[in-house]
Amino acid sequence: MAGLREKQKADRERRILQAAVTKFRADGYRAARIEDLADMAEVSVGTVYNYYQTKGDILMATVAMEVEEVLEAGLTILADPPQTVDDALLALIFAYYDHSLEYLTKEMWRTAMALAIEAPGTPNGRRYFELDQRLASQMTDLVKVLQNRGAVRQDLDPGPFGALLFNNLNQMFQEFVKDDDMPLEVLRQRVDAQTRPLARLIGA
Amino acid sequence: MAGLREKQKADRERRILQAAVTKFRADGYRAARIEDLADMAEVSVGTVYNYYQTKGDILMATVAMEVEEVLEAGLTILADPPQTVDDALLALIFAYYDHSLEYLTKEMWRTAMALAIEAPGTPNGRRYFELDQRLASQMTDLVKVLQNRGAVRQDLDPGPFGALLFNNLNQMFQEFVKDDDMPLEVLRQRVDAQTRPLARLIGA
DNA sequence: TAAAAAAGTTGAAGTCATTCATCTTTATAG
DNA sequence: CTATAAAGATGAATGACTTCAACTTTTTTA
Repeated sequence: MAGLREKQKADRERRILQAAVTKFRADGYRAARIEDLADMAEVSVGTVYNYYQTKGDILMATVAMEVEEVLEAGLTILADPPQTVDDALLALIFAYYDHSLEYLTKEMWRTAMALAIEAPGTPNGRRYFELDQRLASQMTDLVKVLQNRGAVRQDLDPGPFGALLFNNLNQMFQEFVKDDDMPLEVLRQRVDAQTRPLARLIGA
Repeated sequence: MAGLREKQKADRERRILQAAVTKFRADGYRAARIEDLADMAEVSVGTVYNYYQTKGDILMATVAMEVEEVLEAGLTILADPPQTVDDALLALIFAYYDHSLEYLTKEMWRTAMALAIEAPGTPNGRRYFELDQRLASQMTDLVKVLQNRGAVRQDLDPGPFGALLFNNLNQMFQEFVKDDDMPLEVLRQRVDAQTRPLARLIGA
């Protein structure tokens, strides 16, 4: 498996992704041209396209890394959520928010979101959708945990309610990345104001 | 004011927008080339750009028309909302959904949404954002009406709650336009399942 | 009405993502 | 080791949005 060809391939792919993350963060996704990435990775433009189908593909590889970390952080919260319903929900939401800008800039998030909406049927669009679905499921799982614990009314259906919570946090995150000047703290405060009253309403 | 030049300008702008709406609906936004619109409107490519800054600009003019109608429909509901909280909220939401595909196709909606996310600082992005804000305000207004009527708990803050409802219906609409095969009925059912339990919780 | 100014139109050129026929490099067979 | 086949790299060509310097048309001035 480790012939010369294999090694060279792996190395080229690594160099291209490395160049992309660097350039995207430095120059912005839009401003970074494929030719620039190719130059930095010391390959030709055509070669970039042998490894990634489109420019958006390269971005999506980064998004996937980021969201995997976010899901990890969520698992930690799920393992031992805070006692009260509001604190528990907000702990998960803030865990998401706090791990969202490790690899991606706001501009990169915007582009990824735009890609996912504009071309939902492409591999990229589907991939983004799946990541979203996993986050929504995790939110539903938290509601279930709280329900099993007896902290949430038994007559609440966790599926639709988890989806609603996720839709709200997702839309608020979208507003956050749309405004380069909005600090994370403002996002947290707004979502706090939306989520706490709701949490009290569903308490057992 | 009605010199020859003025008349010709108005006529050209009308022809371009007309050509755009026709072509976008017939061929799809992406597939319709500026050159095609120019040909149909009997002007040159450059002239199209004298009237609209970008291709997205032309689309946004259509979106604005559509949303104005949606807001009109919303006003009708606000004037005399159904008696129960759940019916009232869903009446407004469904009024929005039912008036959303008059001028725009799902593909056109996707593109407009993508534009608004990707370039929030541009005139187009801001324009889309403002339309969204007006819809969210209308939802908050409905909650206030229901509260004044005594149908909703007095201790609920209508602002954050209205925003949450809007975020959810907006995100669900986004899912709807992302799936060309999803019928309106499915969207309605899902949002119904999310909204009714919530409505009962906030009842006075 | 004729000349000058202002406004607007035009389409070829520029830019950048993406494709593809050709060429080079690596692996395999005899 | 040579020859053949397979895999992969290459960059010029393509296509679509957008720009801009030159050209027309309309309006104003005298």
